[in-house]
Amino acid sequence: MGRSPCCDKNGVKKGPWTPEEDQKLIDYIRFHGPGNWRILPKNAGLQRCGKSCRLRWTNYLRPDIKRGRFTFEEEESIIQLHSVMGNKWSAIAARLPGRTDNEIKNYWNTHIRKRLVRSGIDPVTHSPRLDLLDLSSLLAAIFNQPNLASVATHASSLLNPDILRLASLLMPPQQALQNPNPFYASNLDQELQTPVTSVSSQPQTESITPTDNETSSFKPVNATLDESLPPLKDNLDLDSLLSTPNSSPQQNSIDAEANSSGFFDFGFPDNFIFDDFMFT
DNA sequence: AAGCCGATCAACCGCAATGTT
DNA sequence: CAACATTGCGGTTGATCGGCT
Repeated sequence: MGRSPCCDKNGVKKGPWTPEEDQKLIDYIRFHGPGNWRILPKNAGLQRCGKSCRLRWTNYLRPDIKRGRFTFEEEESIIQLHSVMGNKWSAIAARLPGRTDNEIKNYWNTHIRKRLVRSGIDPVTHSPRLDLLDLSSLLAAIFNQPNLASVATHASSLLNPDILRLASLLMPPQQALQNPNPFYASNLDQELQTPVTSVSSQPQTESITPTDNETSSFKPVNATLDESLPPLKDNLDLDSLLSTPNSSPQQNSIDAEANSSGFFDFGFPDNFIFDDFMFT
């Protein structure tokens, strides 16, 4: 079968738009309105694919687009929404008036993602990167030990107990029980037993959409946290931002704190090369 | 001054979802 | 209901720019 191309490849211009092309597109849409992108370029006198016209309009020429730098509030909103929705850029954009999915996606990849990593937060799971905690100490231990078994023995004393307790609180009980990491199961003392934050590339929506059974197990953990964590900022309207049925307000409040107040900012040195530890 | 390199972002591509006939 | 057309989405690419050597 095969699908027909979205446009005739011959005679169709690609690459950056010229001001003249922009004006033609704007004029046409002002008069006829957007839509029917396939015939639009022909009628508007543009040597462009309809898809290219649609993209140019929705991402750049639309009059309601807010250009310029993202504000702090917008950035925090993006982090919040991404923690719930994952890479659903269009859904995120729908909740940020004047911003396009493309713009948000770019901003995430070039700014926010790096910022989170620098703060010790996994940009995929939005959880603290416990595997990076006190990494320098761990590395030092490795260099000082003759074999890996002895490194494992020393690891429990090297990791910050307070951080491990915090991680235990954040971990859904079911996941904690499964404890996929035999390293911890065999070597950490009972009280501090906590798996390293999983380096998962699963879509975020999977992990934040608990089944009926899982939902009940989430509540006590987060309720405990809510008591110990300061309230959210008043100007962060999470209800309006996160009205998705699958979202978990408790989880969001944790993320809000983690991201907006430096709660999980473990202060890695500036010269530490985080990207070496990033999964792609 | 020239070359290199990383950051940024507009634009493209392929696929999925949705609409229409 | 199937086939096809159109639109929307997310990942990726590549042009451009500024800083550094």
